[in-house]
Parts: sequence; C-alpha cells; structure tokens
Amino acid sequence: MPELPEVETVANELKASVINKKIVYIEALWAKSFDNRFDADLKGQIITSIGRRGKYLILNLSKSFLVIHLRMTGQLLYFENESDANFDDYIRVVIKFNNGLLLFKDVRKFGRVYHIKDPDIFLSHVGPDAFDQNMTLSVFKSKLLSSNMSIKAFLLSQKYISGMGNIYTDETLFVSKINPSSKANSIKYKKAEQLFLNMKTILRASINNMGSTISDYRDPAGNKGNNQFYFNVYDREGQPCKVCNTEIKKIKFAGRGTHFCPKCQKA
DNA sequence: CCATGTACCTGAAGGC
DNA sequence: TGCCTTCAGGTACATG
Repeated sequence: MPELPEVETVANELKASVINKKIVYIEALWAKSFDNRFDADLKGQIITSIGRRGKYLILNLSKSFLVIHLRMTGQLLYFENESDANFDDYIRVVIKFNNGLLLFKDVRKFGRVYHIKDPDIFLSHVGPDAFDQNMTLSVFKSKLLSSNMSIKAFLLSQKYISGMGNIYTDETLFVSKINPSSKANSIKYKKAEQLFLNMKTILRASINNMGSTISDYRDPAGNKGNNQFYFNVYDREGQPCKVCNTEIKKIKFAGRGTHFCPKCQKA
C-alpha cells in the first residue's frame, strides 16, 4: 500500500497520540519484522517527535530512532486502552507505552521496524520527497535531465524523489498526459513543470482524503482512506477515460501493473 | 547506467 | 468444492 500520502496520514495521527509517551515494553512476535541495529535500551525512552521521509516514518526518541517502513501490507494500529486491541495472527511487533499500545501488523511480513542511531545515515540512499523544501522545480528538472530511465521507473525509484509509488505515479502521469514509457530526460521544460505541480497536487489531495485504501491500508485508528474513489486510471482497467472516454489500459511496465489512457497519454 | 528477473511473504481472485 | 496460477500499494540484489 502505503505511499507518501498514507505514511503522512499515519504520521499525523501518531503525532496526536504517542508524542511524549514513554516506551515501557517492546517485543517482536516475528523476529525479522524488527531490525535492531543500535545498542541502546528502548525501554524508558520517550517519543519526542515524529517525521517522515518519502515512505519512511521516523520516530525520534530520547536516545535513538525508530524508523518504520510499511512496505505492502504494514499497519500501525494505536489503542489508548489495551483491552481494545485485537491481537490477530498478523501482529508482528508490540510497543507498549506508559499509557497506550502501538501494534505493527503486517500480513506479508515485508515491512520493518528499524532501531537505529542516525536516520540521515540510514536513509542516505533515499532522495528528498515531493514536499521537501529542497525539492524545487529546478532541482526536479535537473534530476529528470540526469536520467535516461522511463519516467515511470524514474518516479518509482526512491533515489531521485521519494514517496511516489505505483498508484500516484500512474495517476500523476495521466493528469500530466505523459506516457509511462517516455524517457525522463526527454520531457520538455513546460511538461516537466506540469508534472511537478500535478504530482504535488495529487499527493496533497490524497493526504486530504486520508490516503487510498485498495485492500490493506488502514490508519492508526483502523480507518480506511477515501482517495481511491477519485482515481482516474489506477484500478480502472477497461473503464472509460474520464477525459476522452477511451478504454483505460493496464500493461506490465517497469515490473509493475501500469494503468494509462492510450489516447491521452500517447507515446 | 538501465532493464529485467528473483527474492522476500501471504491471501485473494480467477481459470478449469 | 478444490487445485493451480497469477497478482498485489515495495525494495534490495543479482545478472546481462
């Protein structure tokens, strides 16, 4: 699931529920889901702030950091009262606070809770995300020019710009009228500007809609997002294009299911 | 540098 | 009903 808007939604809700709380207990029910890379005691540490970079959630603790990636099916579920929690078969990590409980649930076990010393080092391979102050239009354009990849692969790669996943990449390319196979460095100046603005508009709209839920995504309260009701192309194979009525196609491209309008997004 | 395939995992959905 | 295949919002790594 989770791409930038979903992780942003999770971060915003956690800010309201776990800031200033003290960890009193942490346990990995599935060992690989918790990657402990720093020798500091988590017990007793307080969550001082919460951030996000691309699809990574960053919990700033008193002496170290928890960095969490939800991958495909990860969820962070928060319960003010422990008795409200449902410990089903897919709970991988349990974090108890002096008051409240956070469960990391993950059906497919791809997600990770990392305990690290320095997020800047840990995330050094991850580029600035779409809302980073440093990600200006001119920076974005120069990164486009530097790459001979397809624009779809470019946006999916997290090293140039982070946070974009399969849904928002397809949606952004549709609105920008760019074929997914177009080379990143072939996109003209004006088109690149539209792409940049559309990307931010689409991500912001989804944040306002609490993210998109296709199947697994839930926010920390267990609620689904609403942005999936506004897709133009994603998950709309065979349905008419909302602009020109042409049938939306789905192909395999850059290793991913890729949705587009053959007329609006000519190669 | 770039594209492709594989691995990591489980469950849902579709074909027969 | 049941078996088999394919696919899924992501990323790391190996191979041409």
